[in-house]
Amino acid sequence: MSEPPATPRTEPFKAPVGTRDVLPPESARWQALIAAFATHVERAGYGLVQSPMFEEIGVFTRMGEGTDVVRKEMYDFLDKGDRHLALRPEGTASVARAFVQHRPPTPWKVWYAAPSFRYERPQAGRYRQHHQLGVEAVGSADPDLDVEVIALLWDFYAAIGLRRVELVLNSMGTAADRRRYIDDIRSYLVGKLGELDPTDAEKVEAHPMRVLDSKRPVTIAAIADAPRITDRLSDEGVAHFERVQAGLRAVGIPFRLEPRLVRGLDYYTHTTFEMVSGALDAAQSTIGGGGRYDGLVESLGGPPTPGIGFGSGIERVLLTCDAEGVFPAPPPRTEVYVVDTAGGDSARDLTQQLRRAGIAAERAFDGRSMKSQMKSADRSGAGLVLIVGPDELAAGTVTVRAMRGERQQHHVERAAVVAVVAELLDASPDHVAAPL
RNA sequence: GUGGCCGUAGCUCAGCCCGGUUAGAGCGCCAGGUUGUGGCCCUGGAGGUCGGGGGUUCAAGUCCCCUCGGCCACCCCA
Repeated sequence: MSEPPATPRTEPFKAPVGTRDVLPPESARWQALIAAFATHVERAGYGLVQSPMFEEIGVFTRMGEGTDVVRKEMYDFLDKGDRHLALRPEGTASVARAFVQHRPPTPWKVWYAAPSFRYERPQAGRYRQHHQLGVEAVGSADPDLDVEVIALLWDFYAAIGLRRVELVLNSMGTAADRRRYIDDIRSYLVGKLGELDPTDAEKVEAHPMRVLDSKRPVTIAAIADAPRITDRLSDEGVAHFERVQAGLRAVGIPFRLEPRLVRGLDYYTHTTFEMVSGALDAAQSTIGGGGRYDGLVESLGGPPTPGIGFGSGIERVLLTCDAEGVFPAPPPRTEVYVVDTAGGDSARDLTQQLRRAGIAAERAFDGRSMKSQMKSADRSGAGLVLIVGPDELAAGTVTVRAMRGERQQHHVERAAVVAVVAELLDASPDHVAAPL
């Protein structure tokens, strides 16, 4: 361990590099997004799965020993029992591990909203701790399940108001197709070695497919006639992919085929896809992606079991919502604000009574002025204000005032005020009483 | 990991190039104008280690070096 600082620390603490706090009102937007996602996918039969934030590192290295995520971005550590663990870099591997461990009935359809960790240099839409919404469907190889999963993500984006999203689709074929294609593309690239950008040339041996989606002009020009994986699929691979495309057309989801779409994790087979936002200027325009991983469960010690899923970054989705001007933070949900300029007993007691009656009630503290309390009441979004000043206190009444519409104001017996407020709120459209 | 730009009030920023009295603005916050009533307006107030450390200088927010942090691009990905 490093030595403690000699003098008391004076620099204020900050969140670690690449992490951030999500505070109100932005956090309300997060809650709303997750709630919308939960409603959406639960309607399709997906149940919530909560898996640990760290696993034995082997769970994640199955994603591909050669991938950047495994090679240089893993937050791994030894615990006090010398176990080699890692913070999860993505959601799928943990879910697959849980499947192997518990062997639930298939198809096992689950969703999650969980943080992921990657040691990267932060940027807009890229963090060391980011959060993903995702689903996994394990135990069926039916291409119609691919359609269901893709449609789930597509429709979710539409439901929250996003319009400028493009679905990019590719297929890796069967595991054998993929292996064969990797050999083909490597031989092809070895022949082009001199023409490639040096940075790409280095990847040919270990990661030939990575070269395909290079952004470097030199490389792009050199590999224009590279063999396409979709031209090299086996009959089985073709049949699966065609059924998926037919399904997407049938349910009205447009897509663009991109034979060079290569995803960063090695476990994918058959369908792979990304959702790209046309509204994002940043380099991080992929807001969601996923695919089939028919070999992953087996590689984690389970029986041969197919699976498919997607992950979508909450931060990036919200960034896209900003860019498209949709899905704003929900307004504060205070219904009643209690203003008390007569000592504070009424504010203390009335807010409690209101809350116990299922009414969202707020108040000010520290004996602020009437004006200040009214200001807070306004900002809270409350439609009703209950005012207790010396006059009301003496008379045993409460002044009930409507903040919007006609500003009517009337006096109510203290003992009846909660019932009166409840009645007024029941008449308003967006009140949902939720008594304890 | 590589490269570029940038760190001044809670937030957004001016001041830095050409060093020199108590470091400014807008927004936000608090109070008052309106001795019991929000939004608009007016007035006043609080709030600053000028990211941190070192150096140059009679003098550093301003010049130099280091460091930390942020943003952006590469890389990679959500």
